[in-house]
Amino acid sequence: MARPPHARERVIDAYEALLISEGERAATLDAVARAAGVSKGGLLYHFSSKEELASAMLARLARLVDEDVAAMHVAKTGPVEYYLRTSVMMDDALDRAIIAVSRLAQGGSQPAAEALHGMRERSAAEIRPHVRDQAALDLVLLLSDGLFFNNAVDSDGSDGVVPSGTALDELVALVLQATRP
Amino acid sequence: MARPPHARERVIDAYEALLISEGERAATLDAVARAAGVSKGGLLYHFSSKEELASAMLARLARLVDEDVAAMHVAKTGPVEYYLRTSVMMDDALDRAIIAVSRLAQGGSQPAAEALHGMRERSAAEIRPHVRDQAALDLVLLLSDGLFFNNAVDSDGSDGVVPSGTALDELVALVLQATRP
DNA sequence: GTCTATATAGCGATAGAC
DNA sequence: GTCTATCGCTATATAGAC
Repeated sequence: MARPPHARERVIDAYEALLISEGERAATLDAVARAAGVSKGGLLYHFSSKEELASAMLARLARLVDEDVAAMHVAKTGPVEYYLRTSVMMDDALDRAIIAVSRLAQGGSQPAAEALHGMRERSAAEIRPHVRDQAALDLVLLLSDGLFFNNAVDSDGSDGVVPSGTALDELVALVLQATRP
Repeated sequence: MARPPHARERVIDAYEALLISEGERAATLDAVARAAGVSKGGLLYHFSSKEELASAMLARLARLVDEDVAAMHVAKTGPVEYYLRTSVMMDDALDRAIIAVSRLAQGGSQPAAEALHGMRERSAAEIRPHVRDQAALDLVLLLSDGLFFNNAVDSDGSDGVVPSGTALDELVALVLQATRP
């Protein structure tokens, strides 16, 4: 575990990148192997089925969520602002994992849908004490989902629909004001 | 156009239903034909390729969006409340079309992603005059996206993450209060 | 207009050499 | 631990009968 052995991580990286940029349909074993610089046989030595590769992606997400919840817990700005701001950082490792897994979920993977659901529960538990009521909690969570959804759909190109810079600052201020206990 | 000619609409219905309930991967020509009660050959008489079937789905969405924008324009409750409330009505024809197309978009279809983007632009234009500023507009649009995203991921089963009843009333009230000009 | 039968290609997975 | 070769299945699409 300490020293990441070999090409395993590179394969997951390639899988993740393909899911994000080309969609679930295009993330075939062939394509993933090519992108990772190994043969299909080589890939299937590390992950003996496509399902196992997907499981590894889910495990990566779980690990990053653990780290993020810990960071959210000690964030100077408070969990709400932390949560919203990190929801728009497309190149963060966690955000990439979330988008990749959401592609798997929309592709029909039940375990992926459950992983997303569980992640949401944990964030909710962290945020609940810092907002006014249930409606405020719903607002924060749904807003974050909307941010991710747009990141996921845009991803390849197109002009940012997602607010950034000053627009994001104002949005965060508005939400904080509307949900503060 | 007046009298829906034949099995064409039934095929699109089946395609839409499969996209929603089973995901893009499962919506094969075989499965769609079976669900629509025609043979694969029969399906391919009406839509000479899978891409054409997807185009028909996009055309249906475009038609429903036209109707919805018109309805939003004359809604008694105002466009903001109308927009938010219709974002959670899973069995509305428009919502079903949006979810189906979002599955295509996340499956990697560029035209589907563009259709979603265009739809968003039209809603934004309708809502903009009824909210305080850009941050308020972003809030309403992203919240609606979050609602749809959750509807799309849940769809099959699981307990509603999406607020309804009193919870939805309170959420709408909170947003209206926070965004009013 | 709808069917059956078939061609073609791509995917996931296995076998076995190195 | 990684490769090449290949099998079996499924998916899209075509051809032609009815």
